[in-house]
Amino acid sequence: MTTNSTAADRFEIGAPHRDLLDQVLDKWSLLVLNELCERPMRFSELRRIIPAVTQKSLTATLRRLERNGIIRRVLLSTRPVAVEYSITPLGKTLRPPVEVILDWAAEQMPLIEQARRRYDDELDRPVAEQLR
Amino acid sequence: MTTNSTAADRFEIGAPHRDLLDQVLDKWSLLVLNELCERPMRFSELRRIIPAVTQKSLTATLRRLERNGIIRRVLLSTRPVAVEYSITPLGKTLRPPVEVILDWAAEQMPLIEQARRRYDDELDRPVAEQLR
DNA sequence: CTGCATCCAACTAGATACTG
DNA sequence: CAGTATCTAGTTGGATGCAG
Repeated sequence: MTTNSTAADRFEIGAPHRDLLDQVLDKWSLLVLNELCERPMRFSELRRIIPAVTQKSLTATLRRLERNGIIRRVLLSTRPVAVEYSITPLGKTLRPPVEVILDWAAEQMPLIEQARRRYDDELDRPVAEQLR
Repeated sequence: MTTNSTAADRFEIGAPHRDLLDQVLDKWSLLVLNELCERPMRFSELRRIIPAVTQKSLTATLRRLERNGIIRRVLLSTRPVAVEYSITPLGKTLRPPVEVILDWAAEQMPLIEQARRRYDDELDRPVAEQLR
């Protein structure tokens, strides 16, 4: 029998969360979320506002967020077709946690960059200690 | 001049954050972080506790976290070599935000799964509305 | 024990062309 | 306008063998 509970347990527990976070906190989702929290938007509006995203990736992102109940997709019967995306109540609950993380990132960024520079500098002189 | 500030601004601002989150909230980092917040650990301990990670990925994760100042790597001069990883003060500040996100995930998971089922079910009968 | 180097399979994402 | 379909280049991650 497996007696260790520290190990696999956490991984089993973490897996669905991991999966969810991957779907909801990925590269473009935060930006889309951000915009749709302001107001509902059309597909082409989102493209204009997030120029770096390709149409393919934006479609994928919107589909994924829609599937997870974070955003809503409404097809407007006009000519030509128009589609409006908007945030759902569930999606709104995601905002505060995301803000917390972003605040952390903003706050610690200086320390992070300092740590990066230090690390990278050390790699530049890997034999330094042998010289003295 | 560019009069719209809603657009590119956020993306410019968001990019470094995005980058940071990718490095720190990725697949294995949360698990490693979780363990090292308990106590310092050796490389092989981490492997044992997180069986699903390969040696390559674990090494990459540890390097990345070390570079960002989240964890510390101490080489113990024993025979054979031993390496101890531990959390840094900066790393500890990452815990609370991560907890917030995980709590959100845990809390909303039922709604998320419900949304997923609904979405998937609708795709199973794409012509349903045409039948009545 | 800890980790680097290499090869390779799988997935990702961009570019492009086409449709209701 | 809002996508789908396809092809392809680049990236990720596992498996394996070797080394300090």
